[in-house]
Amino acid sequence: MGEPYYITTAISYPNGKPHIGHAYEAIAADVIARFHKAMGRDVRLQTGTDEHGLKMAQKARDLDLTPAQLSDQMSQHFIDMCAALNVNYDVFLRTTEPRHHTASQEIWKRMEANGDLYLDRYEGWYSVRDEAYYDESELVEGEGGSKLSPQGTPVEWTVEESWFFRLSKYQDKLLALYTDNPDFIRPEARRNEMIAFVSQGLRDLSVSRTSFDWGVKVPGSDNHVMYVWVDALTNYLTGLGWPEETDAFAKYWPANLHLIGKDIVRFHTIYWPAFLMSANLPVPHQVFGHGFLLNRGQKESKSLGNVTDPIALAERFGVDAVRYFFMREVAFGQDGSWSAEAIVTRCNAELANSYGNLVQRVLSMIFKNMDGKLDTFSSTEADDVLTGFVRYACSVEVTREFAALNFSAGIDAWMRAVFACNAYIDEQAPWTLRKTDPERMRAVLLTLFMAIRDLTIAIAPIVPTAAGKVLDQLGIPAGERGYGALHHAGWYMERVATGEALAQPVGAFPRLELPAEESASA
RNA sequence: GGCGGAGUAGCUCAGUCGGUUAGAGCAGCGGAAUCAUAAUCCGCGUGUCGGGGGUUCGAGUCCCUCCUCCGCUACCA
Repeated sequence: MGEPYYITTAISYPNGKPHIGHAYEAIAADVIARFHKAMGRDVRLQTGTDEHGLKMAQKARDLDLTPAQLSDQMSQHFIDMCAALNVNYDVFLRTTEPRHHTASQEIWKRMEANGDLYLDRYEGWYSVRDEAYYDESELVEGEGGSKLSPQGTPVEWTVEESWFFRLSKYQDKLLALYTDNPDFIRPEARRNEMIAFVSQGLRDLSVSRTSFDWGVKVPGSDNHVMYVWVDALTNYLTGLGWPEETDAFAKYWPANLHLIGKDIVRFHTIYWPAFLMSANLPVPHQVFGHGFLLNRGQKESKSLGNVTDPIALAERFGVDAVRYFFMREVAFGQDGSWSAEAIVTRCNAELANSYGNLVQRVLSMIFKNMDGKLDTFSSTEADDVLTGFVRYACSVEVTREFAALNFSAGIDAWMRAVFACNAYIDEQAPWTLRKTDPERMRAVLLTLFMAIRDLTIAIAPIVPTAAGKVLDQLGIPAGERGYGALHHAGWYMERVATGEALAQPVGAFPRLELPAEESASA
């Protein structure tokens, strides 16, 4: 097995069905996981649901369910979403699992043993809806002089006993962490924000609540449940079997990458490493805050009525098309905009027309004019130039960019290689060579066969199903589909040696249709 | 208010340490080809590089200033 690689998504709060943002994050995480697997690493991908908190308890009451029943129901939607999007996780963690309570209580005990937890009183303006306290100065005036949180939710003066975490103690350690590990927070803009935030001083953090009981009980204080973030962040450890001394924990912790949305960077890059340092555990290597997906430039919201069901989106355009679009169109780390037309345009131009059609026309010609037979051939300089160009793009540029999470740049390099193949095929015109120089035609088509194999391996993490179909048709064995195989010079002769002929090709990247109502509203 | 990011072709964006006529894709126009998923290939850009000023032999790139948008954060009344 290769070097371990542990990647996590944020766990989703399942008080509603999954939205496009959940889908985006899950897809990106899956692409990263598949990429590293294809690079030969021993990958573990974890996702899940964060099921505690007052909002879940209240929603359950409204629906006349127990919180546990609601959790079961809602987390299933997220499991279904992963299945629909071809997100191949190793662990789907639910924070209501008993082992997660054990883990959360254990990290609590360790923070306490380190002298970082103390009991005090918390007084302030509390928003039930936000589950957060606000400073008087943060409040805004509502109708009739009522006080509202910055989010516009009602607040009330609340006094409760609360456990506090000595976050203030970790200011210097956190800054040192950021300085010593420049890649700990990414992208750069988020890093700057967090450095600024920590630099101005940290206040101790209230880490327990007494106003509701749907959560993890605080050890020794049964009337307290843990603040959602203590509980939620711990999921990354729970999934490895911690606090048991498991092989998984030894192998995969600290995580290589916590992939999260830009809105929760603070929790993951300030609170979480502080908790871990307090519990005397290593901190993760990197936290990446991705951007949001905007629907025609607008945030999706219930009030705008533009909320998209990602499962329906995948059903309409195909999982691979949606995955390709998100990774291709959006500069990873920045916000991106999508629309049905944009998906159709992008996928048709690149996946169907440029690449899919290339595969189809080449395999079809090999099938029709060579009985699908693969064999040795002598290449010319033009062939070698193409082979070299494609090989470099796939094995060097794509992998370099994907490794750096620059997916659109990696796909861009891939597209240039696809364009090169199309230019080559036109220049060589095998359909003419068929009559004038069949031997030369063979060389051209077999050169393209090799190029297509490289291209398909390179793009497979993004569009795994369709790429798999193509590789099946090429007759590439399962063990020869990683990036390492691109450096395996003998692959073609091994493939020839199987004697297996190509069958009539079946398209793997169909053109998409723009639904009528979409084009009308465009 | 402070810090950070962004402002480049109709659209989406690249432009590394400042260095020849500022690039790509999409869209548009013209042509070629007919193997293929009506797909492909070739050619075609008079862009105030947000405005202004400055440094320099030379600035999209560095400095100052202003405008607009976004993020984080602080504060006032």
